[in-house]
Amino acid sequence: MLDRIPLEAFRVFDAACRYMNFSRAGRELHITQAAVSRRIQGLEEQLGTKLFTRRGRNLALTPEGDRLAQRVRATLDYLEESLEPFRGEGRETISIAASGSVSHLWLAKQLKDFDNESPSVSVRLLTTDAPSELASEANDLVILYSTGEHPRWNLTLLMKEELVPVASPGFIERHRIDPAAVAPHEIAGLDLIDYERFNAHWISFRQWFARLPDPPKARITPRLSFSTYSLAVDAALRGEGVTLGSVGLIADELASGALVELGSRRLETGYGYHLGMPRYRSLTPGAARLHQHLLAGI
Amino acid sequence: MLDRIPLEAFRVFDAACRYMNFSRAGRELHITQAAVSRRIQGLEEQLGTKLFTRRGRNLALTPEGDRLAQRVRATLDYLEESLEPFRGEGRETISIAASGSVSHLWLAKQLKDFDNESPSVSVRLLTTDAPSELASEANDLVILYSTGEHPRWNLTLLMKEELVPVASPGFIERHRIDPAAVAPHEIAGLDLIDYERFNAHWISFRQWFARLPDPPKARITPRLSFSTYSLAVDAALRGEGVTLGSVGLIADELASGALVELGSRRLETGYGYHLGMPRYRSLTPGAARLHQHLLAGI
DNA sequence: TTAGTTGATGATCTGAGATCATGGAGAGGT
DNA sequence: ACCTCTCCATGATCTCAGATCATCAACTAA
Repeated sequence: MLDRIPLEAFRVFDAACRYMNFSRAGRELHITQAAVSRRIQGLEEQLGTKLFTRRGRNLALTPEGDRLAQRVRATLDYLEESLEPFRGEGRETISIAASGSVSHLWLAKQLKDFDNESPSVSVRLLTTDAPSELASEANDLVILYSTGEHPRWNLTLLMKEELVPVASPGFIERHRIDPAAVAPHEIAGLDLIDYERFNAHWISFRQWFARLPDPPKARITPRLSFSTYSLAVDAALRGEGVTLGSVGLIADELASGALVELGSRRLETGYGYHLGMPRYRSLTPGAARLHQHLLAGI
Repeated sequence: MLDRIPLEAFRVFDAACRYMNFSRAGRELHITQAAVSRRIQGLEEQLGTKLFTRRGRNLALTPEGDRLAQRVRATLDYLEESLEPFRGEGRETISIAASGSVSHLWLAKQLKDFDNESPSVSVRLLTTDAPSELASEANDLVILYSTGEHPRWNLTLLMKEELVPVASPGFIERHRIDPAAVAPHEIAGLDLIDYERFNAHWISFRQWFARLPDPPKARITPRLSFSTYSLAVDAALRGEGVTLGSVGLIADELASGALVELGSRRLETGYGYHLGMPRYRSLTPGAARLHQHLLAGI
């Protein structure tokens, strides 16, 4: 049915509905009131129903007209939005979603570097721990905590997850700990800092100890627990205890000595942080550049 | 930006993308290949980017072109769909969602009557007990088991829920029951027929007895349980035991004597079946007629 | 090499859509 | 009640964005 209707008629109809005034609609569209009237009349003929009622100079939408108006408005909004990438200057906005931990501890710095390299691209970082928001296809790119497979995203490994207890030098000194030689059961007796597990696969201290070849017999009772992983890391940096370090996320802190590994047991979980690009659509130029930048930042 | 682009250009672009051939696109649209070429060229100029690459007679979409093509296709599909209500004959399809019980026991008969009165309207009845499907705004009308409030639907009470034990005359005779005088504890000792509670608010026998002023001490152990309420009613009609009758839903069966109330305790639950019309959009003419018909059928 | 098909383009055409002018219908002010 | 103003509808007429025509270049298939 649409093939027999000039699409411009919808634009005219939309303007007429917004103003409820053919003269003003015509002024917006730079055509005369008579042209608007003709267009509406033509549309009504094609559709076989009245879209407006007229009484003297008063216009009102019929119920059919009202419903169509809503959908036509939505259509034009959607199409207008589709043209955003073609706007002048080519300033492009990319959205990327990542969990709180990877956002705070790794991605924010990478984005800063990227911004310096690509000033014409805006990046919108969605920081969330909700799996559905993380993997939403509304994003141009995502960073997912995963084994590497996802039905809608092509994933490339950024960093494997390796978990190792870490503490600040100050904490280590206060507790007279030999970082290289400390045994798991000794670690279990220290002040442990845990974090919320938003994902059933996440591993916090109980799971970490359980997976050791020789798990300590004592019950694992962390003294502190934070709502986010990066808050837990912050607490460890302040010397408040031992947290589980994901080596890739705290690489800088380990390199600088602000955090020190305890013991020699790094647990590989089989998970990791993966950069995802959409499986069924192409990347915008800016998103492609960000994708490459993040891979290079490993 | 859209205001500077003739909307017909998108229709031409869409056809060109679907065929990847300007000549065939032109044949579909009843214009010449040259006209298609002009349109695409004009669109590319307006957008400031190439949408197709050309090599000899071979066309390919650029990444920008591909993305735009997907959205333009979606736009045209949506608009085409918006015109469905205006198709010839005016045969309108309404969708109404209701739970299994109200569908089978009340609504089906009402729809039959409606169909006789409004042969030009098709009704699609979605029978489901899933709350999210029931209240989905994809429906034109809904029947909800509710207290009467809903954020997205304007609800009108069809029938209050009053629950009373009922059995067939045959069952009553076989068990020498005085229907008017039978006490709750005596009812509790009969063969009870229960049903699945898909909604936490639903009341089956345990809840019914618990709400009596003098609940029987014995444990309520129904002998039969069915997956749907109407199956439970069918079993009671066959004389297999006592079920809880929602008076409004089995009005015909009570009136005809096919089911008989046991005892004098009708429990008003505070819930009821409500006819819902959308809060934020208008009804189609056919849906408005069905709405009126169902209210009249109380 | 030839034939066929497709896209691009200069020159030219054309009719859907526009304007102009006017009349009817209401609303608001006096 | 009358006048003024604004808006929509419409007959008559105009017009230019979009169409066609004709031709050329570039490729593919036989």
